[in-house]
Amino acid sequence: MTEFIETLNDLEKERYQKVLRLRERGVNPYPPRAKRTHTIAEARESFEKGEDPGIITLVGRMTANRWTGKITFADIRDGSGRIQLFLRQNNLGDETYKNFLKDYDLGDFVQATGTLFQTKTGELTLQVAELELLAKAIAPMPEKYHGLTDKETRYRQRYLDLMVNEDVRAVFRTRQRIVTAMRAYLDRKGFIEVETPALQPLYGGALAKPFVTYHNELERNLYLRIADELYLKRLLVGMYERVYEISKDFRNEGVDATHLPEFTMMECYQAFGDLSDMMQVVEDIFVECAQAALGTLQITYGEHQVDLTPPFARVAMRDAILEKTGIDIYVDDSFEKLQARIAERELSVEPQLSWGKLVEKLFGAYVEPTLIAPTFIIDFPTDISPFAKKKPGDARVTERFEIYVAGGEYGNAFTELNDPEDQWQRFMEQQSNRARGDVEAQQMDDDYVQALKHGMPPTGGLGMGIDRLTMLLTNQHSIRDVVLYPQLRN
RNA sequence: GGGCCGCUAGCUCAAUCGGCAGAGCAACAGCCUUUUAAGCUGCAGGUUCAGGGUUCGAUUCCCUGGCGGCUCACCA
Repeated sequence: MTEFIETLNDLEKERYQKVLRLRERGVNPYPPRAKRTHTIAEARESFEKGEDPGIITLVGRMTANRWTGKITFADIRDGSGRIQLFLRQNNLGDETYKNFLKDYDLGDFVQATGTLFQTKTGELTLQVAELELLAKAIAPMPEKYHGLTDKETRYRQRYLDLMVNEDVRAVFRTRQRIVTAMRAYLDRKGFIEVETPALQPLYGGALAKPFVTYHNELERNLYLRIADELYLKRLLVGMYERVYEISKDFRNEGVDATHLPEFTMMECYQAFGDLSDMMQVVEDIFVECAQAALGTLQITYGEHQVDLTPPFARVAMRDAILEKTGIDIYVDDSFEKLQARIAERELSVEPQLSWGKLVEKLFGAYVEPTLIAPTFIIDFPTDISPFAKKKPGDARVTERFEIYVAGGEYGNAFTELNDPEDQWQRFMEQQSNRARGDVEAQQMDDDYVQALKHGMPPTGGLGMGIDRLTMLLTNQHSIRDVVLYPQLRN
């Protein structure tokens, strides 16, 4: 039988001896409760207002220690901030003070009771009359000056990253403010938050490869959702007018600075709305979230200064591509013609399966990186937009937009396709794409077509990537830095 | 998936044209009653990612693998 102590490294063993010593003295190194009277921020605020809060009890993790013989200055931090403790042998008593020096370490959670004062350098400090251990740290904290910088350790042991890197904690607090602001906006606009299946018998609503799992009792494969879209739109058939969901979606694809296998998406649908209503929602959400996160619409993302003040520009995909490449996709409006034109110009576009996919590639390579100011790109090819209504008078493209900022995409919206026959035909086309090797093609969803046969009102729908939006508003350039526990290899 | 770079003490980093692996912080033993990355004295701490190869000798050079980062391609 392995003893716990055998699992510890030398530094941890050293500290574990302190746990044993504390217990011998009758001190519980892990007492069940704290008796905090103020957070550190509350104590500071109270003092700064000129009130003397008197005898208070603060708690926190000890993160620095400066001892000078019979006095010690120690820093503690709680979730609200940092404060300095002043510990003096005369005040605490010889025994307590010596035990403090001997058995307390950086990283320990402590509880200190005393009164606030300012040192001669003016720093607000708690003069400690009573000190108790709240939780003994056996493992040492990362180095106090450089902190923790190794990315692998930061992601694998996020608690250490959060413990010592306050800016990282700030990013995740901002992320939550963004989500809260988005939710508050949608709630205010009458959207009802709903929950739809993460395990789906058919996957759909986006073009992506799924994760497959198996249900033993049902004896069938299930897919982790790649999107919520088709379930949410069924709710509009069921007479809800405005619904939304903020959820994890799962896509079995590459991992890089902007992609993880699970990510967070907001999707909302508005009956009797259309593409222009969704543009309004996007503009509002950018404003509300930027204000919540930063308090301003003037943001910095890497080298870019971006003004998020609406209205955002609207540019047809055809015009954007024409401007950047000289190719008019409405002239070269078939797969063969466009492919020939791309070859003739020696543009670097990977082989594709359709006109729409070629258009998308051209756009991604030559236009997307140039879209710095917020821009709605409209009129997407129909064959890459199987759930969007065709543009009246031009079946080649759909009533769809994507919103681009700082060279990246942040949302995707349609006037939703509600004609069951057209939707059925789109599914059939996707089936033939699948037969030609398009592994991301949609599966036929008979029940969804059945739902449309019962009538879905004209609808505007929108999806926005929460991780991407958080990256933009926190000036982070890797999705791993806005996701608490990003997937890594084992 | 391709290319490039990296992996050394708990943390942050050195070093070696291939020759005893060493600093700071943290720890440990001390000194020090107003410190701010406190200071000072002393002491300890290593499977140099793993395995193989070349060599008298490999942390260093080579190969394979693992993990991470960046980047290109694809997807949000």
